[in-house]
Amino acid sequence: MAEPSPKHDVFQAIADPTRRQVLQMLADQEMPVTAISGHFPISRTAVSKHLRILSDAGLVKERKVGRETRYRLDTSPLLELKRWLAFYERFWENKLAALQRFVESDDSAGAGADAGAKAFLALLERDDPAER
Amino acid sequence: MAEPSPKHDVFQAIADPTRRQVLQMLADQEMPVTAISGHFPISRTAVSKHLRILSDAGLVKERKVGRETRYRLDTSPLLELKRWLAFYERFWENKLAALQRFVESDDSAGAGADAGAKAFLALLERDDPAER
DNA sequence: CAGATATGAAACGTTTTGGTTTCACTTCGT
DNA sequence: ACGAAGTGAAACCAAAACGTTTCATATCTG
Repeated sequence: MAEPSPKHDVFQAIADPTRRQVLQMLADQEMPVTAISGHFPISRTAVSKHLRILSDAGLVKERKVGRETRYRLDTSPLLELKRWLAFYERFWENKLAALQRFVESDDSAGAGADAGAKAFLALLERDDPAER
Repeated sequence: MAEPSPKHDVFQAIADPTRRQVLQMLADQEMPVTAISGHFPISRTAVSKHLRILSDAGLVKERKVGRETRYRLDTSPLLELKRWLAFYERFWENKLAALQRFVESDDSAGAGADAGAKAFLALLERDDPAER
């Protein structure tokens, strides 16, 4: 019942590179169709159809303002993707362990270079409790 | 040069439900084509083509053993997906805002319980500057 | 009101996709 | 050696995906 009858699911919606770009554009700000399509080599109508698909997947919400329709990002459907991904994260453990050993080895000379890796590891660990 | 010329990328590979099921099956064990296709209503050849696509995306590795080809999961390409997803996590503001309010309210009695949450928030904030 | 702007819907065309059936090749077991 | 088992490649098909052009409609703006 709670299902919004997703004619297009998230996996399918993000499969197309153009749609991923659209999502990225909408990350910063709400935008009408024409403004969006201005950034692509394809027609406005084509972009409109991509937006429809994103909308079907729930990744985008629309709001009519006068004669224009403004689209904004809604990331909540990405939760499903995150959960799907989480299942496979337990298979990364070998790699993670290796990376962790490297990061934590105090003999690593360049200290600054590790920041990213450390943040990355922390991030992964933070996510883990959701699954398993 | 480093690019493995991904004729099919990860996003595309996981877009199909059948392929996601195949991945899930391979999570537990290495399997030959026939064994895999036994779990699907489609032909063995069809499954074989799905495996090809997964292989193109790097999600599956194959190993010939006698007359059979055993496929096994390789999750490393999912890292790209994870990174893509991570970008959008900062938009899960509702959850973050709620957590932040909770953490910053000084009337919270149990001080110890906040440690994890604080680290969590700090981590997120530190990640932000990457984009924008 | 009249023209410009913003957009979705419809009709249509081309390419991909997901599937099938058939065929050829290699390897295993007797 | 010979038939069975395990696969991939090829040819073919229907449906979906992605794009375009054209048309209709609603809303601003002067």
